[in-house]
Amino acid sequence: MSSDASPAPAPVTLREVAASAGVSVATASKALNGQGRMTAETRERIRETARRLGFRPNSLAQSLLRRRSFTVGLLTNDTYGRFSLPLMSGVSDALVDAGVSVFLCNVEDDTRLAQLHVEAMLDKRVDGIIATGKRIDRHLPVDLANLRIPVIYAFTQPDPGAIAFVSDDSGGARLAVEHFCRLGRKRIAHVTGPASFAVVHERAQAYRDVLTEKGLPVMEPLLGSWSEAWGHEAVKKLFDGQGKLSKTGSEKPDAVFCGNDQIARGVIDALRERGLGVPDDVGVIGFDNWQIVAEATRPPLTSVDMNLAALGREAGLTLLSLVGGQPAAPGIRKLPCRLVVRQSCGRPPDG
Amino acid sequence: MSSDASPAPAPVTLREVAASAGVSVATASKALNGQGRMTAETRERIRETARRLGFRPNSLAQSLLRRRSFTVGLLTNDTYGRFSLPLMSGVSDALVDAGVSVFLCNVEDDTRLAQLHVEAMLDKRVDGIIATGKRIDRHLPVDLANLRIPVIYAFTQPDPGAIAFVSDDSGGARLAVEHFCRLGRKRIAHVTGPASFAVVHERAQAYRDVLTEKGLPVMEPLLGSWSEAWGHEAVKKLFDGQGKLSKTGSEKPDAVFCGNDQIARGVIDALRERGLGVPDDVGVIGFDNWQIVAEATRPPLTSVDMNLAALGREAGLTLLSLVGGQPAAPGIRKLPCRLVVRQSCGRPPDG
DNA sequence: GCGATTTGGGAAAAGGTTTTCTCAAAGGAG
DNA sequence: CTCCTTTGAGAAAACCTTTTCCCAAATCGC
Repeated sequence: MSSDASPAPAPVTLREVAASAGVSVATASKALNGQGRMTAETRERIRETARRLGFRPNSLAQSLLRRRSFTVGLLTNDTYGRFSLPLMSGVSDALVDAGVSVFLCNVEDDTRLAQLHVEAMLDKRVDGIIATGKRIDRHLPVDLANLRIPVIYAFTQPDPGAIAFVSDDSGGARLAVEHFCRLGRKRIAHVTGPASFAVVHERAQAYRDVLTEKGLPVMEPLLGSWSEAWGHEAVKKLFDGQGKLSKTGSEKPDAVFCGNDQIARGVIDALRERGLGVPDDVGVIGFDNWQIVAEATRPPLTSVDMNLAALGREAGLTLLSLVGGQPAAPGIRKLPCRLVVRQSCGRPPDG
Repeated sequence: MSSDASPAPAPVTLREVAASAGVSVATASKALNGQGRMTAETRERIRETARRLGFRPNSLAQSLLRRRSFTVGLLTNDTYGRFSLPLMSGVSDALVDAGVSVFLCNVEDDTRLAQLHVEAMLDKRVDGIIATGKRIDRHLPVDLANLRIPVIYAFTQPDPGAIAFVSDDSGGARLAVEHFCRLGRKRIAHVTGPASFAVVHERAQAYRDVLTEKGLPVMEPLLGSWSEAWGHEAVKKLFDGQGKLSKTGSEKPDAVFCGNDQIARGVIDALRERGLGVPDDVGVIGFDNWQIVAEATRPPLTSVDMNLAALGREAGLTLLSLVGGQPAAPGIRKLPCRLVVRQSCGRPPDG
């Protein structure tokens, strides 16, 4: 802790810099911004003075004049934050270097609260808004169309004609299932969340597609909830019932692709409880790559990562270019997922 | 989605309102703010005009004049966000009704980044800063002393002479251990995190104090890591070794107070694996009340909640009153925890 | 009916910066 | 030595709102 005990350094204005350097504020401004014409000597003298006085321009004054506040709003309804947080920090990281700060607006599912936040942001003249949520297929509880400032949607349902970034869930699912195929797994099951989620269907379709392409048997995806408990229960259904596949003996799955990491955790625990080894007997892959869960699972869980931080960065940068006047085509951009391989899926045959 | 397709409503200024109402801007301003003297009729006419035009004052201009931006900065290094998020939303909720917006600044443990954020906030004339972290006993990587604006510390190590809010970990631990006592548990163990954390010692001391007060045997707390794996291992130590207590037969613990919910989860799983019933044979209480873990545990985990959202609200309100010029005594304020009773600790004898 | 007070409302400064104009001095061409 | 161009720097407007001060008209007291 450096405690020079300087009590309260008064903010120094451009006027004071100018006075101290013996020039007008106009000249001082131009000197510091590299504008206008003056002797190199004058310019340097002013700069030195500013440095000495610790001058920092007042952003409010600048913003007022430039009609640009170097500020954006981040709207989210993901209270728990599992998805929002990496996304938020991606946005923030992308913007901080451009000198842009981020207003955090947690709106829950409360329309009044959301309206309040949006109005506060508009009053504060944010340059743009990023809307983000906990589900790709649900709107935030507020209308952001026709807002006179650019809006980017990230990991939430966009308005028609808007620009949105979402994860490529279909691609993510392919990653997982194809990985199982490469490892030589033949009977791959899919245990996932409730039918009310769009991603459930998207991933299930990708699952079916890959298996069909590879000529492997397709088992009907098991829909349930996003919980460990459902993972347990699903194992019962998969391994207790009469085999879903027609062949002899080996009718039970040798791999389970799960809709999220909690389900996967439940599946792995349930498998262990009935004496099945993971990954030797059954491989398991999760979704979300929720690190703290994936790493606590034994064995550590291979999982599909949606790259939410990258998604946030992309959204931030796009908003920035929109604010800067660059045009951008509306539409939904899907960003690729990546597979984080740990130990629950088995090793490739070749090592 | 209401799409009135109004293309881009231009922001309307006070000047336009005044012109439209046939008065000067001075009068218009006074009419809208309830200042000055004028006929009720004039005032109402101006207000009506403002309403009709959808006038909203430009915050930047107001801030410039009032030297108050109605904006605060929230600094955090809790990337993962388990602790930060409830805290952040508490802060935000407390402030949004006062029209104050919150800049989110994720600084990781990067001094450069932190400096960058702090300077951006100062340039933007935030009214104050709330510093928060993932550990009570560690500083953020930046010096916030002598900043000319008020700073409040919440759930992070404060500078000397500052105002800070932290959870009362000692009280939280008492809550848990006393609850066990009330339930008639006699041999209560404590499994917790690494010695490098201040809270580990604080809670352990409270644990010892309560047991001593009640005349129950004190077992030396088991320090390890904050992980499920350590919970497993600790059960081995507690239940395999020769009894730590001198009495006959019943030397094994009948209750385990855990330093966090992940440890508790590991403990419960390990107990089940060795055929011990929770809560019948052994009661378990966790710490943090990390809902998603506590509820996924079987049986659902009783846990100490640090009330972080309330802590955030308190911090936000205090900062507000500081900004408003109210004096406040420096020092660390400990806010009480609460025990969230689920099913892992057993029921009171009286039902 | 005249001076003193109240009333209703406007002019202008302030807040801090940027940018456009303007202008005097200096330099160059002839 | 005069005219034109360049150079260096300042004055002022603009951004939008709030607040202080001021003034004219109306009201009041007598």
